[in-house]
Amino acid sequence: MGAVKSKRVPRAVREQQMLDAAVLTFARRGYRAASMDEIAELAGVSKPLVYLYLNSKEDLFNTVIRRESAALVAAVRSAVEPGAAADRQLCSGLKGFFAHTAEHPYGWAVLHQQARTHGEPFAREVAALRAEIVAFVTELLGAAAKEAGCVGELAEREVAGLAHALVGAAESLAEWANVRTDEGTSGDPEHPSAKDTAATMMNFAWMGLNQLMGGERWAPGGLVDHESGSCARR
Amino acid sequence: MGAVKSKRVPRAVREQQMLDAAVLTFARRGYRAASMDEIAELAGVSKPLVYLYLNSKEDLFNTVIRRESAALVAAVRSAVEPGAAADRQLCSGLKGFFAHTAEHPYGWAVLHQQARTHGEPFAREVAALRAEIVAFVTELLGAAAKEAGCVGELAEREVAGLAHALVGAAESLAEWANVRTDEGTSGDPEHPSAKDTAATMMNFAWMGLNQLMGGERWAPGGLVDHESGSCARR
Amino acid sequence: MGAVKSKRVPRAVREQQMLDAAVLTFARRGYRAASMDEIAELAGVSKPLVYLYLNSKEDLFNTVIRRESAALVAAVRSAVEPGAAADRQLCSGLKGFFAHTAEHPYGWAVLHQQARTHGEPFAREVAALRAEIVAFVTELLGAAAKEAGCVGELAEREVAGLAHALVGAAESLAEWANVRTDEGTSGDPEHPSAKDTAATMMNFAWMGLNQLMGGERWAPGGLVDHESGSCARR
Amino acid sequence: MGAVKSKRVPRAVREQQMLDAAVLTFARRGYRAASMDEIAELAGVSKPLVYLYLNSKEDLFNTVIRRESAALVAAVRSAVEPGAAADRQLCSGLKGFFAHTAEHPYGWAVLHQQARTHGEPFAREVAALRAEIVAFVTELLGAAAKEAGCVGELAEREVAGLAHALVGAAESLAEWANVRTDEGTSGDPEHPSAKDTAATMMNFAWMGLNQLMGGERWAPGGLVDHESGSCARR
DNA sequence: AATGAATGAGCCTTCATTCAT
DNA sequence: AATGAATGAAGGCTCATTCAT
Repeated sequence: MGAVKSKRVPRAVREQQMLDAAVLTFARRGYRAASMDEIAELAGVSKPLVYLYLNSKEDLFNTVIRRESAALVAAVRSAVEPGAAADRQLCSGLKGFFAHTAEHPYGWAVLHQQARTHGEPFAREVAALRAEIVAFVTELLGAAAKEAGCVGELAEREVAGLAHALVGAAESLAEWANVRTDEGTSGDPEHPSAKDTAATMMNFAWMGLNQLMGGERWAPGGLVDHESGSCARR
Repeated sequence: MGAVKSKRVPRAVREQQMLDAAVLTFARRGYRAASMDEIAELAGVSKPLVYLYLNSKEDLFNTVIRRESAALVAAVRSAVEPGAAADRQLCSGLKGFFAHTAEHPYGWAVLHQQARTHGEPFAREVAALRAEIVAFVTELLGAAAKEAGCVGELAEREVAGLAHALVGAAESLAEWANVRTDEGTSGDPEHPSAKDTAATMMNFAWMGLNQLMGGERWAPGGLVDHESGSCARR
Repeated sequence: MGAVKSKRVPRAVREQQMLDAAVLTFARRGYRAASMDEIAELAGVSKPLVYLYLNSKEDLFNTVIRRESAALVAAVRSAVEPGAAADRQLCSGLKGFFAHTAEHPYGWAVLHQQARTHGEPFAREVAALRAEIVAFVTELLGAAAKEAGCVGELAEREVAGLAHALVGAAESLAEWANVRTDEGTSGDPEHPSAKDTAATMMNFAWMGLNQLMGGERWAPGGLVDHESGSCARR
Repeated sequence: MGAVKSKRVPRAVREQQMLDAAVLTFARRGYRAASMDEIAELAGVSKPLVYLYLNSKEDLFNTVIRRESAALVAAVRSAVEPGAAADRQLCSGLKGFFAHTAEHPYGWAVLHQQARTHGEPFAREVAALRAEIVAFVTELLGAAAKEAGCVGELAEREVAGLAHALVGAAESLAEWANVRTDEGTSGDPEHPSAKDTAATMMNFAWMGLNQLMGGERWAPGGLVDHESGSCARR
């Protein structure tokens, strides 16, 4: 039913077919509800073969998570220009992120929705991925602060909080953009492209960060100059 | 094992005990992996009683979702002062949100992580909750734009995108704050309080929004004045 | 839901209400599928009361069987005139049988369909009922043979077989007549009345019996005179 | 415990073993009381295999009913000689029926006792079987009437009633013969053979029918000539 | 006379996993 | 390289039955 039956396929290829089937099935059903039967059928092979190659359901899920994690990280990393200014790096990273999640919705669903919700072994794997991305963002924010000549006003905890907020906002937008995309016509030129979504994120986040680095803080009733402008605004 | 065994309890009370046990179990294991046996044991009753009162696993999960949704919405709604300025409303709403999610981490986990990942019947319920919150935020942003004298510069889609980003950021921070809390000593006075987290969010988001309303946009290389300053900055 | 709730009813009455509910439920669902919950609800009482009065599901079913058996036997017995000719007795007995089964379809369903199909304890009870009726019929056939001056030509086994055939035919017609009745309008004057059905049975059976007693037998190719006409034909 | 354990059996064979076990179990316990565990054990396999091959208890029961129905119909059909006289056809059909039910008592019990008593899905299946047989008999009676030169005196309803009576009588005799058989020694040469039972039926029914076709009817007090002998008696 | 609260036991069904070829 | 045959274990759900009032 799934793939066309082609016998005698080399192992490496078969494994990828199985992983593809697994990604789709895990995304659609969730880890527990996905059955090895369904995955095997979708991959066009018998169940014992899945076990021969991937050992167990748990191993299979882990392999899936790792493959999708690696692909996402690679996409983001390859999108940024190493030497550029921090804001450009952030923007191009976001663009890469949105583009990849839009192109691999099932992989993203597995990472974002399924892997976190099914107990320790998997959650850790995805937490590591997220931590890596958050660290990357935190680094960029630090670099940006330095570029802007801002010295030490942003406490580490504050930076970490901002990075988490930024990543959460990006995740939320990724989902929103995908849903919007699904609704429109497939070739809809109106749907928010990765570039547009990245721009929205930058508009939302960067300018506020900029001001934060300038020492301004929000307070009920208006802005306050938290610390005298020891931090040059760009 | 769970609660102290107290025999012959009126139905209304037992039902709440069961729902409490269910929240905890669903949060820990996920919908599929949670067994009715475990829930019943945790509630200190036999399984048939759970079925007698809550009908089925699906009904139980739905009831849990609705109870937790209602509690969250009530917490947020009761936190905002209806007549106040938009930024104050947003801030107090966030504070209510962070406080509630911190106090009810399992309920929040069920809503945020589990309900969305387990098929149509539940996902819709939570999608409705999220839509309600996003709508609330969108409304606040619109009001803020009006207050700021900003007329029409922010396209509807842009506002919606911002609202989604904001909600996503808040969700991410809620999780982050909770984890931080869990790790520290239980009574840790250092852990980010709801007030602190709300302040972080406001700092991250509000100032950027403010500038957006002022017509400024981020662009590679620096800020640009997208439209001549037709929108007074506060 | 079932009966109107009337509290404080004397035991004898309540028991009959329960038995009525049980007859209906057992007929509709079968012994195993009928739940004590449904019976109790239909009787308008709580389950413990059913247990208090009728002890157990098995006892309840037995009580039902005995009540319905007794009613059927009484109906048949009271329909025949003790002193009449054998054929008249048989005819009026059949009339009583068809009339009673038509008036008490649920009771008849329990006896005919349910009680026989659910293991030893109940099957025996109904077998006894059937044996009683078969014995009654056998007796009538014997009397008829004697009346007809037929002496000993009908072997006992043959008579017993005929009685069984006759009873089976009557049961089958009872069902058929009831179904026919259900289909027609409730007051349908066309549907086969008990009298008509009894007549059909008599036409079907009696005349053949008559000839049997006359010594004739069926054989491929035509009738044969099994024994020289030592048995006067009426 | 049931069959001798023989591992690795092809599916088609296993399925028949399972169906055999199911027939026996359903006949002994009834549909509801029969457990899949018992059936599986009797078939010498594990429960999951039963589900793998037969899908569900309901499907299993349906498959059983259809297999046994088909076998019974085939036995009866193959017993009659198509071109023969109506009475010979009826007699040989009955012989086939009694022989088959005697050889397959459990199959017959499932059809006759269990399937009719367990709700719509199954009852319909068996009702169809019975209707087929009744139709066959009705046809034979009609043919016999024509052969006998009887024109139209037997109303359709009357014929249908007679056919039902005949089938009911046959069913009753089948059960009676089986019980008798069970009680006697297994190889008892005295127990009523299918041939004998068929003869009893023919004696019981055919001669009466013959007279009915001759226009005679039973009436209290004696026979009457319902219509002047327009119908030649054989 | 009557009931709300509660449970032990069992059944249908499914699933991850292995064996033998 | 690949599969048809088979199962131990567990989970959702229901039911007859009892306890305490």
